[in-house]
Formats: sequence, structure tokens, C-alpha cells
Amino acid sequence: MKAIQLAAKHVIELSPAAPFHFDATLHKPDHFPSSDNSWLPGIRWQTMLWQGVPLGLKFENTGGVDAPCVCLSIHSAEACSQSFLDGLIAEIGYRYQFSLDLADFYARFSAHPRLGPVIARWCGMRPLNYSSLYEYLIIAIVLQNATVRRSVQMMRALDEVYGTAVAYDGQELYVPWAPEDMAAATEEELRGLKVGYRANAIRRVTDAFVNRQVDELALRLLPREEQRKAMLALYGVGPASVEYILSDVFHHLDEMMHISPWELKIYSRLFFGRDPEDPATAAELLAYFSEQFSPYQMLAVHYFWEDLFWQRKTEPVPWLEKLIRL
DNA sequence: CATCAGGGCCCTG
DNA sequence: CAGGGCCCTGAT
Repeated sequence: MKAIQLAAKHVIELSPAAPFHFDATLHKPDHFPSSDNSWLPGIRWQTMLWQGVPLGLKFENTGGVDAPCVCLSIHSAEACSQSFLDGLIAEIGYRYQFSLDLADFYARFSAHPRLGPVIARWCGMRPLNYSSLYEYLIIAIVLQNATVRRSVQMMRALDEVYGTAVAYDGQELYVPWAPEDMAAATEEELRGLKVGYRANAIRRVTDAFVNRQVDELALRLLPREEQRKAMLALYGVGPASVEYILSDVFHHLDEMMHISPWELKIYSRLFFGRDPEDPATAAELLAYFSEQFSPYQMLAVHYFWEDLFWQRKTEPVPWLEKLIRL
């Protein structure tokens, strides 16, 4: 790859709301590895396309859980204007939820027999979505009916053709493409990247953005059911993808309508101690979640889920390994 | 070798 | 509203 050098740099101090757990927020061990980011304890590198400008972000932890401070370096090819930076910071604020107030969640569940200890381990963790809606949709499509390894391959192939390679701070990463960058791609070209029948969905979702049928910023202001309707109207988006979008992209902390089969197996073991091969029904789990964790079902399950995958990082969790299917 | 299902979704009957 | 088909890949 011929990487663009991002030589200009702006540095900004961010003050997330306390408590703030840097690593558990900025690294999600359950996310599949993607060439638009990388992580080391206390540092996350993340590329971003904003207003058509490829950027290299570096988040560094310079505080603690109770006195959070994040140093954000914004790397770009040319120096950025103040108004550009202001807009960018506001967008990062939205996506990363650094100002999310967790107090009510903790007040309700710190003493919960199951969730309480998990909260204690990951106090200050937030869900992470660093993508635009369009970028997230592509990820969702690439996840469908594929094993993790294959999703990684497809994403990589798309990045290499439509993304932009950048180099900054010792990292070489890809910046995602804009819908317009893919506007001229035919379904056959996309199929050439081994995305299979997903080519049609990628094509049509991209068209919807190029034609301005979807406006992410406007959607943020609409009620959840309107957001759900707009997403389901996109070709290639069904209940599983919409669930991820409503929780991750639109931050509905109580969204919990759909559990896919592979998650069902893991949840059944995790919450009911059942044999993953003889899982509970989705209805049983949904009822349990809403009875136990309303109005924070998604956030609560996120805590359990991340706890499990962090645990897996240090010591293998035998029953989980065969359910993940790398 | 062949067969099969996978971190879904669309379309059909 | 249940079920077949879909691209490709690796596991068996």
C-alpha cells in the first residue's frame, strides 16, 4: 500500500465524564481486528474520514478512572481549520459517548448479585462505536452469514480497494471510504473482492447514501422506531443488523429485541448455566434481560459480554472457543 | 475428495 | 410465516 503521510498534527485534551475506564472503552476484545485501528494499553489509534478528509486519531490515556483525561492527537495531511476541528470534536463526542452519565446505571445495578461484580471490574466502561452509520452498515453486511475470519478478509479487501492508506505516529492504517468513492463500482467488481452475494447489499446501501436517501445526522434526532424503520428499509439490513445499529450507532442503551443463534448459545451458558448446545429460547432470555436490567438491557449485557471476552484474553474459556468460530 | 454450515437476509409459496 | 438459496471458505 502507498500510504499518505499525515504530517500535520493538532492536539486536544478531552475530559470524559467520570468514572471512565480508558482501555475497556477504547478496546473491545470481541470486535474483529480491522485495519482502521490498533490498540495498546493506554493508547488507541483510529482512522476516520470526516468531511471527506482522511484523519489519523490517537487517543492516549493521561488520567485515571476517577480523574479521566484523554489526550487526542489529530493527524492530517494538511493543517485543519478551527471550525473543522470544532465539528470533528463534536462528532467524536457523539460517537465515543465520553460524556455518557453512567451514574443511574450504577446506582441501580451496583448491588445486583450478578451484574454488581462485573460493574466493579469494569467501572467506567462505555460501549464503543467509532464509525459513521454508513461504515457501520458495511461492517454489519460483512458479518452476515460468515465466520469471523471471512469477515476480516472481506473488510480488508474492501479497504484495500476503496479505502485510503495513511501513515501517522508509526502506524499504517486504512481510512474508510465515503459512499461516493464506491458509487461507480459494479456488483461484479465487488464480487471480485470475494464478498459473494453481499455485493448486492453493499451496492444498494451505498446507493442509498450517495442518493441522500439516508441522513445520519437527521436520523439521530428521530424516535427509535423511525430509525428502525429507516434501517430495515435498506436492502440487506434485517433484524440482527438493526439491533446492532440501534444500540451501537444510535446509542439506545435498552435496545434488546433480537438475539441471533450464536449469541443465544453464549447467553444461555452465561446467564442460565445451560449447555450451549441445548440453549434457551430467545424469548426466555429477552424476558430475563428486561426483568433484570431494564431500562439498560443492552448496556448490562455489554458489561457481561466484554467481561467474558477480556477474561478470554488472559485465559482461554474452553466452552466459548468453539462457539466463536474464528 | 465431497459436503456442510457459518456472527442473515430476501424472496417465494 | 416457514424454508430454500445465496458467495465463499475452512472444518470435517
